[in-house]
Amino acid sequence: MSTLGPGEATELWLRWKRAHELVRAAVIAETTAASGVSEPELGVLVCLHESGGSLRQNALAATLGWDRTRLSHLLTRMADRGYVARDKVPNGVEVTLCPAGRRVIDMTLPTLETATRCHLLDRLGPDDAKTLKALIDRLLSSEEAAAETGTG
Amino acid sequence: MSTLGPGEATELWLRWKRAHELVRAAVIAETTAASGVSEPELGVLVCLHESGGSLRQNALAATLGWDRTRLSHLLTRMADRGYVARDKVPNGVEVTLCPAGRRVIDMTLPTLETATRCHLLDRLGPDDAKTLKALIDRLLSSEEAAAETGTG
DNA sequence: GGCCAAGTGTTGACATATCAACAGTCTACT
DNA sequence: AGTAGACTGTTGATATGTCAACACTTGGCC
Repeated sequence: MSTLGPGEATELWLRWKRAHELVRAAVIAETTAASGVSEPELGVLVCLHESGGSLRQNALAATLGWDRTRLSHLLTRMADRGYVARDKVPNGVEVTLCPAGRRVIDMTLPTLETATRCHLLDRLGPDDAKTLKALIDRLLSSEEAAAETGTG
Repeated sequence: MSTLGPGEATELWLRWKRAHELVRAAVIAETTAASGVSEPELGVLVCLHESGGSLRQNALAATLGWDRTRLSHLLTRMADRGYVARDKVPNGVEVTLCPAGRRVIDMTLPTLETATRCHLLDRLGPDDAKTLKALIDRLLSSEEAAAETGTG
């Protein structure tokens, strides 16, 4: 029993999408200008970087929450440009960050950090930032729980 | 001066994207199953519906936060399928919801409402829902203010 | 060995988004 | 009138994402 009237969930949904899109567009504009790579590409590079430089393709897809196909196509393009390398290993493929990819990360992570603060955190109060963090944690954990029990 | 350490904004950014994606995927799966139209298409239909059934193409693009080109291509496909109609009016084009589009709206809005509650609101407490609303409002208003002053 | 099922990744056809260039239509100014 | 500039929308080339079908490997089982 919530405090929302009819149609309010839909309204909230639309506003949430819009807020996310606005922030996202602003952040991406900066990171793309700084790095020359698109948001999905940067996502792959960051993910590899945070995992120590290499990751199974399967794990990469799971971490990003992507389809195998999408990742495969994107990695093909990124490998062509020298950002990553693919090596066959037992039971899968290992994706590794190449020097060019590392360079992009080094150039872009500071920009991403700044842009996130500017377009997301600084537009909220410090307390709101904590609140947002808590909300996100709750959503993530509950979604994961739902996925495990097959509710999603 | 926030309470976050180095890299934490980036971390928050990644988690936010992921949480949004998880919820979005779950909601879209239901609405698409119920309506047969994709999320962007449904967005257009909802927007028209909330505006009384018709809207200038320009206003539609602004409301959705989209590029003109993207909307133009999408409307062409939707008009081909009979969801909307385009009429030339002084200084622009008016987009109108057609019967088929109305039918989709009627079938899908309840699903969207339910899915949003299920995958977003019910995973937060009632208080969190209010908090989320407040956060979204703040982001939207501050982004709009930034856009007006050219800060974005 | 031979077989089947699950897991992993690729491929090609198709849908959709993005980008740059174009065309039309107002408005203001001379 | 005539022209320049802003606004609105379209078009076609290209990039990216999605879907279904295929190949390859692994492990269990008879």
